Amino acid sequence: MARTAKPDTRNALLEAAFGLVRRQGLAATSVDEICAAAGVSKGAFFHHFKSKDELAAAAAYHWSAVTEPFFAGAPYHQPEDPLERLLGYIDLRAGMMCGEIAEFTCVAGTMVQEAWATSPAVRAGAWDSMSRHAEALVPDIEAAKAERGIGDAIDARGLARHTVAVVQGAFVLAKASGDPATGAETVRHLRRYVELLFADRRGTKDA
Amino acid sequence: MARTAKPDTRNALLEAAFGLVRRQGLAATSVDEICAAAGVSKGAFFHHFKSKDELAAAAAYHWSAVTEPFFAGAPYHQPEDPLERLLGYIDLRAGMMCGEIAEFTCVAGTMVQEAWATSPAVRAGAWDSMSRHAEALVPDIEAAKAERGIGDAIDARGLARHTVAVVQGAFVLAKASGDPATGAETVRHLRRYVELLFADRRGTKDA
DNA sequence: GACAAAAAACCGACTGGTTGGTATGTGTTT
DNA sequence: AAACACATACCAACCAGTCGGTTTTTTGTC
Repeated sequence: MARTAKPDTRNALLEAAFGLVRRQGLAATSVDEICAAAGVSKGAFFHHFKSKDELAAAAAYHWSAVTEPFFAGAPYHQPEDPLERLLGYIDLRAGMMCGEIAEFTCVAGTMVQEAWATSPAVRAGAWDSMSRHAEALVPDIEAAKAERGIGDAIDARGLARHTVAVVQGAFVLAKASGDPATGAETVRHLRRYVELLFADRRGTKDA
Repeated sequence: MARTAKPDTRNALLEAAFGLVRRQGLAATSVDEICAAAGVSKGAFFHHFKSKDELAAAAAYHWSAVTEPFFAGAPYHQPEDPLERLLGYIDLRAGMMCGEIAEFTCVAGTMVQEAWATSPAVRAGAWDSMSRHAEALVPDIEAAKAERGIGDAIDARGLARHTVAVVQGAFVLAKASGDPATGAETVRHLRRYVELLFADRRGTKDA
């Protein structure tokens, strides 16, 4: 074989950080904890990352690389109608909000709440992950606009970012209430918004 | 005079915590920092609070007590039309998202992201603040429903919570992007949603 | 309303444990 | 032999929380 997976330890550290940060937040998670969870020594940690902050920033950037394949491979892409695909994405997000809270929340969103002012690198990484995720929704929104003949009434990127914002807000509510259903409910409101937004303009035929 | 403000020090500590937590998060804010910002000694801190966690929980509960008068006295309550009042609230939230990020973000939302799993008291306090804030919107939503003859199509409490969720999501986006305008934009989508939601059913007279 | 006793408010030095980070060494690959 | 990928022991700084002591306020009594 040419080459096996090289950055094994590095990835293990990033993945271990994901789990711990989602449960405890960034500041409350120590380097030693991450090392223990990853099953490597502290020396390995500081061999791969100059500082805890650099690990956090790398984790923020890495987050979208981990989630991207999951969403890219999800079945909501199948429908021919782009609006259905968008609604399928929203339904997926709502459906994901069940079970253990720490298993469906966003690492980038969690970290940026703590580190936006103190760590420019983490902030940049988190925004990269979020805007990248939002950008993946833009083509379907644009296609839905085109198919329904909706002009500049809807800004595709703006709506995509709003979608991300609602999901982030849903995480906060789920954490605060202690109930994932509270988060799912708010995502269902987002679905209704999108429905109304696209139904509104073609609706003349109904009324 | 009968009695001057007694819990001066306690309040100073809570208020100092607000500022620091909004900028640095909860875990990254030390007790000494809070004491220094409040201008009191560490002895005073632990006289009023058994632990840092208790201070955080008290701050979470206190947060709604601080914000309530502000929103109660805001001019968006003036219009006779309840829907206008609701939209006025949303506009106020959007309008608030400018200037320094740390000055318009939510202490409860920030703390609960870190402490939801590790501190039940903080989680409960944050949820108390959030649901209390949401509940204040319910009467106007109910009134708007009644005035427009909308039945059970809209759950008032659900919409109120969705509003809170969008605002929380807007904070996350603002922090991540580094631009308050990103947060304001998502709140404007919420406005549009509410407009569509209530315009939908009475719209027959327009079309 | 004077005064002592008691309670509440407050101070700041101290502690034991933890933290991010370093220095040095070892085995492995190139 | 040089670079890389780790491991371990260690350190100074910092952390939440404690403790004995002082000041201020409240209270009970005459």
